[in-house]
Amino acid sequence: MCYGVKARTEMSLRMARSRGDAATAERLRQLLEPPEVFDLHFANAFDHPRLVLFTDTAPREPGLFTWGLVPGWVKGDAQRVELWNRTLNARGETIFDKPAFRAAAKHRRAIVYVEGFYEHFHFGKKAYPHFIRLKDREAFALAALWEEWTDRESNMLWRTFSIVTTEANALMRRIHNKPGSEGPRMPLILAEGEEEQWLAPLHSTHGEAALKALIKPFPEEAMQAWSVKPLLGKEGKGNRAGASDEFDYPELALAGPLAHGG
DNA sequence: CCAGACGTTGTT
DNA sequence: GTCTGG
DNA sequence: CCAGACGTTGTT
DNA sequence: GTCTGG
Repeated sequence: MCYGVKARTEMSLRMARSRGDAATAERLRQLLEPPEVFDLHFANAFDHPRLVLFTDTAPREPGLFTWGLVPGWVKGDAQRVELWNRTLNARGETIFDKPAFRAAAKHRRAIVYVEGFYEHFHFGKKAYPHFIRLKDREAFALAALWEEWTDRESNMLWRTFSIVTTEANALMRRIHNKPGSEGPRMPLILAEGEEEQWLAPLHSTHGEAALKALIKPFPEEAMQAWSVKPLLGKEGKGNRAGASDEFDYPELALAGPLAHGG
């Protein structure tokens, strides 16, 4: 789930200014110089982009983290490579139980602002990429977990993260309809009022229960989706401006309406 | 007890 | 580090 | 989507 | 050829 996200430098800077202050935004701008963030970041076994995260330990100090969480108990670099393809996402239902995520779920939560994300709609044996966003918010927060891990051999520090997922709502079930796949998922989208709750220390709230209450599908009526050009391959639009531009596939008219207001 | 896993999703 | 499976 | 397996018995 | 794993 979450084939890719749109998280542009410009939008990250804007969120840094709104959450933090001018100095924080300036530090972030220097971190991102030259701007290296485009319209689409892939999340798959071959691609581990760095994105801007706001963490619980420094909610006003955004940092760059690599997608694919590396737990603290990882023994060496080979194990890191083996594991992090499989920790791009964390199932919200089990983050407090799984050895890979438990510590992060308790003490290292974060949010990442995106303008939307990408999924494939399957119709007539073909896959049609779609862009999904919120109708009335230019950028919104996805719930994440983060870790820091140091490779003892190279002394290299890895700051990594995983995007939390939850059950898909009706819109996401219609889009993310890969035949044979079971239990469709969507990223955990936080409403504006939920962002600080997700970042708050456990002891300051009603503990795990308060966090678990946030782990639920986002209301579908607040979301919209449209089809976009192929993201990969010869005609691929990935990691370039315009990846999220609407592109109409005539044959999809037969599939019926997919999205609200898309 | 020790060895081995530790995880999720999907189409270049 | 901690849990699971053999 | 592509790459690679595609099988069985059985324990130092 | 078809299924599985990545």
